[in-house]
Amino acid sequence: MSEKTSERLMDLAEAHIRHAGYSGFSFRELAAEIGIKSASVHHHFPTKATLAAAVARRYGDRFLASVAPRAHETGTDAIRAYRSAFRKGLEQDGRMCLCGVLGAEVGVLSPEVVEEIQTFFRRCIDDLTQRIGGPEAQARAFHIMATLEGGMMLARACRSIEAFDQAAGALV
Amino acid sequence: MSEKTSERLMDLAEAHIRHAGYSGFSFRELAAEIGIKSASVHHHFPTKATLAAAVARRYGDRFLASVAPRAHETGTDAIRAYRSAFRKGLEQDGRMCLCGVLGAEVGVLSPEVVEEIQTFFRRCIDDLTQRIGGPEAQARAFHIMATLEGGMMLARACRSIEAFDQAAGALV
DNA sequence: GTCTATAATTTGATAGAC
DNA sequence: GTCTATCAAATTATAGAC
Repeated sequence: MSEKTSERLMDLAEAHIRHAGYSGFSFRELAAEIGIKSASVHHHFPTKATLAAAVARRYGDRFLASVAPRAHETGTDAIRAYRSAFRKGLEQDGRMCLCGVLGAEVGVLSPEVVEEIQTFFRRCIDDLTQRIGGPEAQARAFHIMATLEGGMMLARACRSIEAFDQAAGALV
Repeated sequence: MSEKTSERLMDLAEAHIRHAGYSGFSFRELAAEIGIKSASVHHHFPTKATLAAAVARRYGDRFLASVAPRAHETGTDAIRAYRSAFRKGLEQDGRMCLCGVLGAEVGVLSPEVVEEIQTFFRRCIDDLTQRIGGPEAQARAFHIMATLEGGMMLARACRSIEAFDQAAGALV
C-alpha cells in the first residue's frame, strides 16, 4: 500500500524547504511531482502556510524522536546524538535543518509557521538542558544548538561538510 | 548632497534581505520606497541577482572593516570584535547577518550571489584564523562563525536577544 | 479526491520616448 | 536617469463539476 497523498506532499515540501527555503516551492511544483493538479493540493492543505506549519511540526517530532536518550546516557552522549542527527541530513542530500532554514527568513513567514519554528527550538533547548544537567546547562544548550545550526549553514554555503565538522568538532 | 540612488537601493535591498531573505523584496518595492519606478532600478542593477551580489559584497567589505584589528590585540579581542559587531545588528533592528540569511537559502540563488556569500565566509574564517593563531586556529574560527551565525538565527526565531548572548557567551 | 477553469495579483525584465 | 507601457510567466487561491 502506498503512502498517503498528504504524507507525500509533506515529504516533497520538506525537501524543497530544506533546499531553498519557504519560497523554494509552489503548490504547482509539488502537485506536478506526484502527478496531480495544484487545486488538489489545496484539498489536503488549505494554504501554503498550513502545509509549511504541518511540515515543521512533523519534522520536529521526528527529529526529537531520533535523538531520544538511551539508557544510562551522559550529557556528552546527548550532544553527540544531536550532532550526528544533523550531520546525517548533510551527508545524505546536503540539506540543513528545516527549522534553521525557516528561522533565517522568519520575517516573512505567517504566524502559524513562526510558532512551529519557535516550538521546535524550545523543545530542543529544553531537552538538551535537561540531559546535559548541572549549572549553565541551559546556556550550553543554546551554544550547542547555535553551533550546529550555524555549522550546517556554513557547510551548505561553503559546499563542504568539513566546515560542519570543524565547527562542531569541539562541542564534546 | 544626497546619497546616490544606487547606494540607496543597496541600503533598502540589504534591509529587506536581512529581514526576509532573497525573496523578501522586489524591484517594485525598492523603487516605491525611494519614489522611482521599477524600470529605473534596472538601470542601476540589470538583474535582481546583480543587485543582491553587490549588496553582499558591500556588506562584507563594511563588516570586515568594522572588525579590523587594533594595535596589540589578542585572539580574544578578535572574537569579541566579531561577536559585538554581529550583536549590534540584532540590537538595532533585529537583523541577522546578511550572508547568514542568504546562506540558508543558497539552493535557490544565482551563482554570482552564492560566490559572494562564499567569499564573505572565507574572508571571515581566514581573518579570524590568523588573528586567533596557534594550533587549531582554523577549527576555532569555524566554530566561532558557526556559533555567531546560529546564535543570530536563534535570537530572531525566538525573538529574544538573550538567546544570542547565551549561545555566544562562552566563546571567550 | 481529483479535475477544469479561472480569478487576482505579483514578479523580473524589456523597449523606447524624453 | 527616469519615465510609460507592456510582456510573459508564475503565484496563491477559489468555484464547482465529476
